[in-house]
Amino acid sequence: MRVSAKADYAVRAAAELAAAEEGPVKGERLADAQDIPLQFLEHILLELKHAGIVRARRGAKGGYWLAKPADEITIADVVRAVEGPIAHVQSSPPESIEYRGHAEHLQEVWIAVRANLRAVLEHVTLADLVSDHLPAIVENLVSQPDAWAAR
Amino acid sequence: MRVSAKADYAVRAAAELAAAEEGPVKGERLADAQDIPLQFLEHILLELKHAGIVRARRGAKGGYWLAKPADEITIADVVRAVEGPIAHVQSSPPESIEYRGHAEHLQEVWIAVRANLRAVLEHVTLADLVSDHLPAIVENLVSQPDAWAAR
DNA sequence: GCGCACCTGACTAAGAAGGTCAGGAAAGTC
DNA sequence: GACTTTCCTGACCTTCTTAGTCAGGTGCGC
Repeated sequence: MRVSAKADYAVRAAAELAAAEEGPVKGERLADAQDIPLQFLEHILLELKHAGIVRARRGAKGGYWLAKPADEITIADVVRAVEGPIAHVQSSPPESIEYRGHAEHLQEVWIAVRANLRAVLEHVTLADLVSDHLPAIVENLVSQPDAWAAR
Repeated sequence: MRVSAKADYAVRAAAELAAAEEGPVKGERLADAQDIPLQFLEHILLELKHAGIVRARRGAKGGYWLAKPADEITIADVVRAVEGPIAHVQSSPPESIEYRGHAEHLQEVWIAVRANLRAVLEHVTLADLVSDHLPAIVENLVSQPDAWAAR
């Protein structure tokens, strides 16, 4: 139930790209801006490219840019590109697991968990992230003081 | 963003205990009922015991039982007992991470993710799980057909 | 005191996480 | 066309986690 460094890095780099005005941004600049090891970031950007989220050009004046408008890319897209499906149980998607005995309804619980994860991740776009206004669903969740308490 | 085998096993074993009428249940019976390797399960039960979720007695007529009524133990309690804090980012709690540059609002997104995870896991008790009636929040999420779609 | 069932630490094999290294290949510049 | 720049790619590495197994120890009840 944790977010890997890789996924965190990927979203942060994508946010920098979303905020960049025009023109390709060098990997090095992204690495500097977000304090990410350059060579590791390059691997991540390659995965984002294969997933069709960013595009790139080599050589002088080269760099990376978003393949689509920032308001058409969600955080879920970015996370899935580097981590694979969100919310697997024992490496299988929850809808394909069969529970026995008194654990029968556990499947529905995991399905609900996944749905609630998606409710956030699929509704925040990169454009939202770099603006000063996150979607209402996030604002609501964040405004509960309870949400900030460790546990 | 995945649920480990251990956490899944722990919840399933706890569900069996919640459903058991009176008296200690042997580890072997739990292992059989939920198809969990016995020796692995014993380690898990030990952790649940240390967390104060189950109690145990050795010897003939020994076994495990819940330390509290089933409606006072949530799935979150069980998962945390074996996996530690739910929803960490890069091994740190989201409220303690500082983001720079254009990723500034990412913290709020992770906080919202965690809040939504908790909204499910902290509201489903073991009693709910073994009954035929999950809490309304879960029923609502599960009833959206979208929730069952792979992605 | 004997068997039953939990308790506990040590161990292990495989995989993932989080990188680093070394070189290749395209794009632009002089 | 040589040279620089920047992305592209595979190989490698170290540490940690996962998902167990093994071997015994310890307390409880009869």
